[in-house]
Order: sequence, then structure tokens, then C-alpha cells
Amino acid sequence: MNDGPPLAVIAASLQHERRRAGLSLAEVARRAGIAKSTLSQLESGTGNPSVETLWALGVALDVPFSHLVEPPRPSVQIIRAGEGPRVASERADYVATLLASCPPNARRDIYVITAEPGPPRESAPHMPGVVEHVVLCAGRARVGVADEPVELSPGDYVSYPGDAAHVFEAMESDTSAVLVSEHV
Amino acid sequence: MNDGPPLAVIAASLQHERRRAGLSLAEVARRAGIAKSTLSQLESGTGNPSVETLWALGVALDVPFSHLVEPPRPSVQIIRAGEGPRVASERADYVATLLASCPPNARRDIYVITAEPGPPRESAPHMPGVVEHVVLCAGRARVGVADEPVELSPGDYVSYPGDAAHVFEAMESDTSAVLVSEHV
DNA sequence: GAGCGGTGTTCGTCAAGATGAACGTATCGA
DNA sequence: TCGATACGTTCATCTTGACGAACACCGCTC
Repeated sequence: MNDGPPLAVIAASLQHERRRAGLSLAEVARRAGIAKSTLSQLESGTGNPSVETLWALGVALDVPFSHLVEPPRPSVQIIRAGEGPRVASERADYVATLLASCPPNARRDIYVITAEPGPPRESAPHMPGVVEHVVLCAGRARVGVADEPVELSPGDYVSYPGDAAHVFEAMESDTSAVLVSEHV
Repeated sequence: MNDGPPLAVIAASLQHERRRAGLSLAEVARRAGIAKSTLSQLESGTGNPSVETLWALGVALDVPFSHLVEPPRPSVQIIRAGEGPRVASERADYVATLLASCPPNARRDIYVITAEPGPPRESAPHMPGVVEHVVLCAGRARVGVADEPVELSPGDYVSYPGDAAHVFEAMESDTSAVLVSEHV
């Protein structure tokens, strides 16, 4: 995938996160239970911290650990309603438009779902660890794991494991929703 | 957030990923450029690897590194419209409801935005690397970077870097949107 | 200006991780 | 049966990360 240089990235991330939190080097070191000299060396790019050390720093800075080792990247993009790659269901009147596919690193896809009443859209289990988030925008729908879907009204939100069979069944016409599929 | 025990998790992940790839311990060690004895110890839970070591293993196993330290985890959760923690704007008629806060590992927050016409909701730049995704559900709004926001209609999608000043300005009443803030 | 509390740095010491050789075992083919 | 190759483990050795004291620096108060 990438041979990203963890060393410099970690150094930058640590200092950046610390500054953001408005904490001193000594304070962070104290919270993390490590020597401030260690932190100093890490922020200066000198060092190859152990997992325990890095983890402690992640906790102290209240960042999920991965932030410290994986770099960023922005951009602007717009997809108008009706545009974009679509994924239609064979059986149900259901269209999913892929808005933001998983850029290697941030593992999640964002879709807009439009569906009409009819047979439910049933999805086979995905990869283990997948979690799906659905926010209903308009209409009504029964969403969730196949066994016991939840009925959603506009504004409702539900998340469920995607590695089990799950369904999306529109109960009114012009039902639409936003779906975030998280590959964890 | 949590003081998750990275030790045992890493041990399990390493062995799991290796088995999945159908590789031998020696082979993985060779590809990663580390001693197989080191790998053996890590898989047995004895050890606190350095970042370089773990990174090399991540490359060898072709997994994004985070997978090795953060375990999966499903669950079902539902938040009804109007429920959930809210973040209201001081100046604009704007309410953001936090649906799924960043569980250490998946770096993203999911919000539902409800806003009324009026002064635009202006957000100061966030962390570098933050990307925001907005899908408009109802109404109309001007969304995006402060310099040149984009006008959205229902179903439209836009993403923009969150580390620059950005705005959300409702142009009709009952404007609502889903916002995914990606911490990359 | 002397004293204090705060910053982040450098350096000697020690424990801990990484190493490579040697080991015990299992499978294969001559 | 006897090598030969591969597996994963254990062990003595060496390297290296983590520690803590000492350091230089800055701003503040008295």
C-alpha cells in the first residue's frame, strides 16, 4: 500500500495535537505517564516509540491513536442530485448513489439512497467489522438487521453491523436516506 | 476515551491477519525484515513492539496498521429525530445533532443539521486533514468553504476541507442535511 | 537583580525490545 | 530409514527506547 515514513509523521502529529489541545510538553508527558524527555525526543523526530508509549500519548491527547501515524489530505468535490455512479437493486426499487468512495485510508463509503415502496432491498453480509449508518431524509423506511429492522422517520438515525444480513425497505414513495458504510 | 489494552489485541490481530493471508510466521518476518523470533514473541502476547516494527508488519501483511491495534466492534444504535446531543450555533438558527461520534479508530463524526434562513453558520477551521461531507436532505443551503460556498438542493452532495473556514447558510426554512466530519 | 515557576532541551543510566543461532517437531521424498 | 526442508519456539547477546536529573531559557513577582 504505502511505505509511509511513520517517524516524521508521528513527530508532526504529536506536536500538532498537543498544540491544538493547548497543553505543554511537560503536561502531556505527565498525563501520559511518560518522561517528558521521551516526548521531547519523539516530537523532534528522534525516536521510534513503543506501542505502549504511543498509546499512552494517544489517550493523553484524546486522539484515537491512528491519528498519530496516518497523514491527512483534503479537496473539494460536489455531486448534484441524480449525478454520480449509481448502484441499483435488481429486485427492489432502490438506487444508491456513491458520493465518496473509500479513499485508501479513510475507510468509509457515503451513499444517498432513494427508494420506493416495494419488496425490501436485502443486502448480504459484508466484510466483518463493517458498520452502516443510516439517516433518513424523507419518507419512511424499515432499516437495520434483517431480523428486526427499525422503522425510521425523517431525521431518525440508526447504525447496525454490516457483517450480518440487513435490509432497506421504503414504506413511502420518494423515500431517501444517507448511508455511511464504515469499513473499520 | 478508552485505555484499551493494545498488547493482547496486537497479538491476536497479527496472528489473525497472518493466517488470513495464509503466510507462515517465518515468511512474514522475512517480508517485514524483522527476526522471526520477534514475531513469535509478538504473536504470543509477549512484547511491546516499536512503531517501526509494527509498521513493517503492517506493510508485510498489507493491512493499514490501524487494523493491528484497534479491534472491530459492531452494535445497533438508534437515535430518533430530535433526540441525541445537540450543538447549537450562537448566532445562526442552526442545530447539529451528533449521531455517531468518532469511536477511536473510525475517524468521523456524523451529524444531522437543521437550520433556518438567517445569518450563515460560520465555522472556524478545524484540524488539518479534516474533510467534511454534506448531503442536503431538504430545503436549500449554501455550503462549503467560506470564500465560495456552493448552493445545494435536496440530494446534492458536497465535500470540502474542514481545515479552512467554512459556512452553512440555510436559504429556506426547515433546511436539513447530513454532515459527515472526517478526521482522517 | 535575585528568586521562582514555567517552558523544552540534552545526557548518562538502565531496563526492554530486537536479533540470530540453536532447538524440537513435522512433513516430504529418496 | 535417512536426510532435507519448513514450521514455530527458546535463549544469550546486543541494541535501543524510556527514564530522570540537570541544564538553559523565558516571563513574572518581589
